[in-house]
Amino acid sequence: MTEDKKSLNFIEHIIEEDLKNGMNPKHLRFRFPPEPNGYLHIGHTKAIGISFGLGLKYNAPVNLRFDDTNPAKEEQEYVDAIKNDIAWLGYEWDKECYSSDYFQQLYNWTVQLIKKGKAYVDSQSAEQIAEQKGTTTSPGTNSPYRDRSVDENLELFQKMKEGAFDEGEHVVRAKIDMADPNMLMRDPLMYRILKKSHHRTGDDWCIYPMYDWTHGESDYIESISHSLCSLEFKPHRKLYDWFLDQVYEENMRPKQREFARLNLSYTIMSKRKLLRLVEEGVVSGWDDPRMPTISGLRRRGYTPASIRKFVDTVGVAKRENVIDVSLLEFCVREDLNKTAPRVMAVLDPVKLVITNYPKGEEEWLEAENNPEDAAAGSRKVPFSGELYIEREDFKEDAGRKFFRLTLGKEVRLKNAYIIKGESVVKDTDGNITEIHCTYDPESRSGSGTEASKRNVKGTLHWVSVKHAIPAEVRIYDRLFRDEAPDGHKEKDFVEFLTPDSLKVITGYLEPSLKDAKELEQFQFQRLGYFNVDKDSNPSALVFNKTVGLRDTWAKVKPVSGQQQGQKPQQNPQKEIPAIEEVKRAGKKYTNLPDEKREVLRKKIQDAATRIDLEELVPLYGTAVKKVGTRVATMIALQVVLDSKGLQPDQFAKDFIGKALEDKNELLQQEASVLAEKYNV
RNA sequence: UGGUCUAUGGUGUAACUGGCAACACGUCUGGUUUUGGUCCAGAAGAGUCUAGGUUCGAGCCCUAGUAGACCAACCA
Repeated sequence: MTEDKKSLNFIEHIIEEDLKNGMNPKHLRFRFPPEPNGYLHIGHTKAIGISFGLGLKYNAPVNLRFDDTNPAKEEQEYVDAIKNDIAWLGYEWDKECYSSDYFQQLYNWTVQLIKKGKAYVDSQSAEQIAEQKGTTTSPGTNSPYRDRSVDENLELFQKMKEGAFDEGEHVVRAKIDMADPNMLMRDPLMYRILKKSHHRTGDDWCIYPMYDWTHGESDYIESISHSLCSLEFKPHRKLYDWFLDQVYEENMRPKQREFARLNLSYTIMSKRKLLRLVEEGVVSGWDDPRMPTISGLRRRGYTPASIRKFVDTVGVAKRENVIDVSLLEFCVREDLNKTAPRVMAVLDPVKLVITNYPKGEEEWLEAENNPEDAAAGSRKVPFSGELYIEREDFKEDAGRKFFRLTLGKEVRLKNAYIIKGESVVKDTDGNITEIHCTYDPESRSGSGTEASKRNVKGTLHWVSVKHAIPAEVRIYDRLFRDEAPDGHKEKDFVEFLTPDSLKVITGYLEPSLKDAKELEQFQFQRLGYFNVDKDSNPSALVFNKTVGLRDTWAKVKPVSGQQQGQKPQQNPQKEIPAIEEVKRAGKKYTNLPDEKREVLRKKIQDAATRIDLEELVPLYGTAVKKVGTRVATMIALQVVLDSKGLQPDQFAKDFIGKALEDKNELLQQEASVLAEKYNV
């Protein structure tokens, strides 16, 4: 057991409770049961992390079980990919199991159930059965075949197994209660006929058990103590237990418990939808670095440690959640910061000429590989009179807050000299083609001279023109520009795709990178973390941008589309109270009765008179599930637009549009007022 | 209009059998720094969906609301 003092999650509480009540810790056993019908994604890592994490914590075995009861959708290819992904994440499973290994046992148990009058063969069509199911508010009706004799059932079941019938002719159902408020208890299907080859059992079977009839019994066979799954299986628990009651003798009785699945903002998790992205060519494949699949994350440069850390940080509870991608990004940065060697690369080059540097000369300067890791050592980097620096690192007219290169000012070139901007060369269109500067020969890094220790405000990365090696660099943006792309009832998720989520550029790298191998990771200093893509080869290097560095400077810069040189936003602190009021009122708005809402509404409106249009922007995206905040924001938006005679900007329009098709009526109402007035 | 589950700072998760609401991400300050990174120090931000009840004391227990999620596939 681990020493860590971290508080327990609710599943651990349950286990501790069981242990306290006399359960032998040696009987603890878990399982991760994927269906081999697709690739694992970041959502699965939560389930993986929970079960395997528990295994580690309690020193208990964890089985990897492929839930392969539907040969129509499952393939060996997926089995292999899943095993590969789990192993890559760093988890070790005890036994590799397959539900299909239990087909015979399940068959035998079904015969038993039939004999006890707990199961029967139904010979109706799927439609008829569905009709008799009733609805959530009205009970179902019994099938006319419900009271078939045991002998007849046995004979039919036998023939089903032998292949005497076509698909759909008969099914086996459990005889429970067609009036149960839980729809799953209304005589659920146990078997259907499927004349398909199975990736493991081949043509041995033509009847296949359904999930509910398989899962609990598989847990039972494997002596699983705690069977953990996501929340949507909660209603299945009653049936899980009912089936278990029918076969239970005296071994370990597994317990199903449910936790909320992981949702990530700005992405989708549904296998079906991910498949569509692949099939429609939106991405290059399941392992496209923009995909939330494990293989995609791996190719993108995410490390196993970073993903495990993420899962751990995210926690386990029963509440619906939306985790912000920034947390995932934090986890990779944290890991890579400690391990990735630093190198210099210029991705948007402009030529820098050092006019007083001896013509034709070059020197190899010492550069530290990783300031976080003394053992990482150092390397040599070539320096010369012609360099590339980032276009963004020079400005002719710069404000006080710009501490990069400008005319007449000094900056340090990382690992090299202090330079001073002298003049620029422009083409006929006024674009800068060269920057001329002078250097201080005394200031070489590490030379020990007075000048080498001088402190200047800015430090730039660079690469020698003559020595630079060009490489393809792939820069990724999030795949969707909406926080919850599949959370819209009336809009297809593909409408929210980011137009240019992949940008391919040519970057210039320091020569030490020429032998970089697939999946190797680096920090391009001041730019971010990058890794070598599988498309890379020694004569044509290809890098992926994993994630940028944390960048507080970027936020001060004007938003694209706005004019340059605008003064940075005022300290937002001062304006917060009004915004805060809107937020607070919104939090409770939707939960309250009408009379009380009016009071809140007034408050929101008062506060809104003190708010500017742009200040509302951050509220547009707040928490997909907090409808109240969005309603309040909408009310505030009305006031802001009306009282100041403004037109909605693009952000506001998007927000209104989104609200219009929201299923919350309050939000819809407020939005339609605005939509009409400003015809959005 | 049935059943089940859920509700804690912007986000996620804690708070042991009721006892001053904590941690992480994010945000903002300041310091260090040859990466506007890292690191260090600090700050702001919730009084726990609402109303009532039990109690000396409620985020936790009870009742009633409200809001959100899930449930009617021969999918898992």
